[in-house]
Amino acid sequence: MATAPPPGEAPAQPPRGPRTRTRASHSLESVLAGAVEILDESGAQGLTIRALAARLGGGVASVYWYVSGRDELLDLAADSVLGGVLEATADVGGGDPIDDLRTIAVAMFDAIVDRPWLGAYVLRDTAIQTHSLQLYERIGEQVMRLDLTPRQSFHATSAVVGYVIGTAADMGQEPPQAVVSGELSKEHYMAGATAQWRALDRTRFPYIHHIIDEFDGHDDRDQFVGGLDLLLAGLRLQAGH
Amino acid sequence: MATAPPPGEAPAQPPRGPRTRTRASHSLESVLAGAVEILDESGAQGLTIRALAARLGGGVASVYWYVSGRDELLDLAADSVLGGVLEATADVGGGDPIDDLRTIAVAMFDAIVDRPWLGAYVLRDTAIQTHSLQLYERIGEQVMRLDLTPRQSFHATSAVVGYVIGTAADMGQEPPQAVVSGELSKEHYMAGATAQWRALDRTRFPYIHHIIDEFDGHDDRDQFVGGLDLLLAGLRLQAGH
DNA sequence: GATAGAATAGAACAATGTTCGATAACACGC
DNA sequence: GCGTGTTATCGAACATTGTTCTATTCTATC
Repeated sequence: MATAPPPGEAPAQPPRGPRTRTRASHSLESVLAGAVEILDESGAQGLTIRALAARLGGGVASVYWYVSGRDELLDLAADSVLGGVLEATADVGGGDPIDDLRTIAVAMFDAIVDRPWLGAYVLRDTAIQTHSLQLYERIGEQVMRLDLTPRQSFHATSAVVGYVIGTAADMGQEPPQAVVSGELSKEHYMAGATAQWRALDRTRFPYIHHIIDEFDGHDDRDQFVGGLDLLLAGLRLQAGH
Repeated sequence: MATAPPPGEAPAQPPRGPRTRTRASHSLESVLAGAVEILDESGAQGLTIRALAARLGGGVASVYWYVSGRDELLDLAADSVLGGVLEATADVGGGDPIDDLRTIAVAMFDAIVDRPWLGAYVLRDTAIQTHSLQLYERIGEQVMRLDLTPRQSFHATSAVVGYVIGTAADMGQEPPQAVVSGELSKEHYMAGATAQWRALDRTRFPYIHHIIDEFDGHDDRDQFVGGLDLLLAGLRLQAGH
């Protein structure tokens, strides 16, 4: 993702689709908006071309006029969400570089964590996902202000992006069908999880028991920021603060 | 993943499948081995029940005797790979905690990065994926030796796991169909990627141009370790080294 | 008003996950 | 040895899904 390259094809793709449309705009957006709605409601598994077409009140083939297939649909849907992050962080960049980095990272986290489907599709193809690339650029720019070597900057930026995506995708894990369908509450689901951990053998799993009370009822966001601050502390150290 | 809980169901699942078989062992392993082979060769998309059945020289329904469905098959296949990591790091734990942490993290990275399919399925359901849980435990145990508070330990462990999975999944991104099918070499693909980045506007993408030479021909492993060391440096700082 | 392209729609196709019922292999009590 | 119930296998059948094809409607432009 962070380091995932654009496709090997030519930069421009004028032959197919109206993504390079010149006049009638408007409907690619509605397709993507509909896709995001379905994804938020039912997860990646729920996004079928037919379900999307039904929501849009049209036929299945119409969808294919705007995207080349389901994969591209998911890529573009993911990218459209990241566009929101881009807007929300548009004015970041004036303060302490590390603080700005944290601000952007948290904004990105917030966008991903409530969208379990996002993690797998963020930063997949930076030629299509222009917002992803811009976000990567924006994070990199904050790192640049730390006056590290290009190599260090590259590693640090990738580390931040990798951490954000990994942790968010982790926490926003697509829940089992029973939960997403609503027949099992998230709370009961989590309660069953911790109960299962507590039942583990104490001598074989000392760490699990060491942190189980923290895990129980923990806040994902706190956990995320806690880890992020470790990473940023290391970065600040490298930069000679 | 790191924080992903076990399922909300009952701990034991004796009713279904021979996963709790008492005598004739041997075939769940072969099913999983076959699945991993296909996954390594053709990616997650290539793993169809029919392809697996064909490789095993049997019918499709036989597969369903060992796993409840494709999802569980992927979970178990992922977990079986992590079993290898568990073995490879069995004797880690005697040296400097941070160094041991790095050793385990790198071993985990190595296992994931060459298996693009793995990232999405690692640590999904720790009730089924017993190796994943053990690995999480093992990482946590190293962190425990730093004498942090339970809360700090929890955050640090999750951060390491999140970073490893996020970065590895990122770098091991499932490549486009053209690459996996072999009709386009990985080198050409990457070359096209960097060329596209170089073509970006210099004023709008200063960071990209700042690091493009590093990105070009970079080594994924170096990049991973570079970021990991930032995280570990922050952790060492918190622990009062 | 005619024509070319944009855009839509539904039917049809191929692939896939999954289930069902039947059948074989096997272990064990008599 | 024989019957019986469990373990395991198999192929056919079904429902769903991604995708393509062809025909049709709409719209702008001359």
